[in-house]
Amino acid sequence: MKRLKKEERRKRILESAIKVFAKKNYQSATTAEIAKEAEVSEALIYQHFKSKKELFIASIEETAAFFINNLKGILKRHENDPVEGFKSVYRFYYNYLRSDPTLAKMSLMIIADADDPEIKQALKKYLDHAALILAKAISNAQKKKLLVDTFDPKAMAWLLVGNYNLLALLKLIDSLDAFDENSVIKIVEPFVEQKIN
Amino acid sequence: MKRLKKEERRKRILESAIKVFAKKNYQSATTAEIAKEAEVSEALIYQHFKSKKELFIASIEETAAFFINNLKGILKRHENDPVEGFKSVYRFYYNYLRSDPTLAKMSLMIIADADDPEIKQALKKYLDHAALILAKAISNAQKKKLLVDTFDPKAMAWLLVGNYNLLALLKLIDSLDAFDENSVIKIVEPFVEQKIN
DNA sequence: ATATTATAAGTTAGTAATTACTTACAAAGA
DNA sequence: TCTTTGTAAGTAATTACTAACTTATAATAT
Repeated sequence: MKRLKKEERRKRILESAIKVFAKKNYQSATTAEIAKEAEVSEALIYQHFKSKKELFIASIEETAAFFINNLKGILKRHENDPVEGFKSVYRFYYNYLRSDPTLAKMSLMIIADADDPEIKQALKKYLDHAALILAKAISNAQKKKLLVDTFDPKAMAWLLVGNYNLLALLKLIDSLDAFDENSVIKIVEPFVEQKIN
Repeated sequence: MKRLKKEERRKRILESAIKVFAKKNYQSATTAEIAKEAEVSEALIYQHFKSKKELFIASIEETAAFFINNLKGILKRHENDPVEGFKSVYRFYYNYLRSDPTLAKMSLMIIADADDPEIKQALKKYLDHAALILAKAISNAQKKKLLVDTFDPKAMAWLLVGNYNLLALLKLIDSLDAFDENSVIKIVEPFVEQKIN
């Protein structure tokens, strides 16, 4: 059996946990299954995470970081064409979902365990952060006259968050295939494409 | 102990089950807790539903029926002003969520257990049905020139489904209070309010 | 280089608690 | 009275977590 350094093993366990938590949900996922996925003993998990819940919270944060970083990156890359930026984020989600739905499904799973205050807090932090980044981008675009100013930035930001979530939901019920990359953009297109007067 | 006729007792147990399933999720909710909420013995549940899963599926169908019926009713009442109809559905969701979030939270909870084929099937049926009703209403509105025809009815229908879901999510993370009844409409308003050329 | 040792990384084999579901029995009311 | 509606008390299976251990590897001494 190959031995790994602490940090490297922790990372591997975390990756396996996310896979399992995304497939099942927090309650249904067992520490035994996570251990099997990570090809280690169950006991080893508890040398890296003090409880199943701590492991789940770490999984949420890992998932959040992935999406937040991508969101920031894509918007930055389209700073002088923000409408294209929003559509690009949408395309990124769409393509990510088709290639590997793990993290997007993980986002959906978190919701079901938000009755736990710590989990709810982690979820809220993630969503609020995403909405804040989007609201700032919208507000900036309006200042630069690249987007009509009839939109309320905060409301539009949440609309976009809701839309990204919707794509994950469509994937979950196998209805995403009914949209191709162009037609899926149609969901947001009429919203962001309004011409400046 | 008051005795009830079979159908009445079944209904009461179902109502209690929905409350518990909405608070926790399918896995976290225990049959013991459902029995306590319904003020009956655990064994009695099994004389009405052959398993916890069957009870959960019945809960999904009850929840779906509530929202589908309201959706149909509201759209019907605004047949000659469909844009007002869509906004009205939105307002209904908003006010329902503020007065009693049980069923909306139940909708979110179902998502987490969609790895089970039967549960996934029930969820898909519900969402597809809602999207179909909306798509028809959009299509009709376009025919009557009451809505711009640049929108793809199916895409817009899913956008609305996603939006209703978003409201439930906002409620879950205590962020719905940041919106009042008028400002929450802003989320969809720019989308449906486009003037006909 | 090689043997020795210390420690970091890992496992085995449990346990106590929880929980979906059943069986065998009780009593209300038509 | 006898059928319908209900309960008490259990059971087998599952599962998060732990205690007590083994062993690979890296550091050190020879």
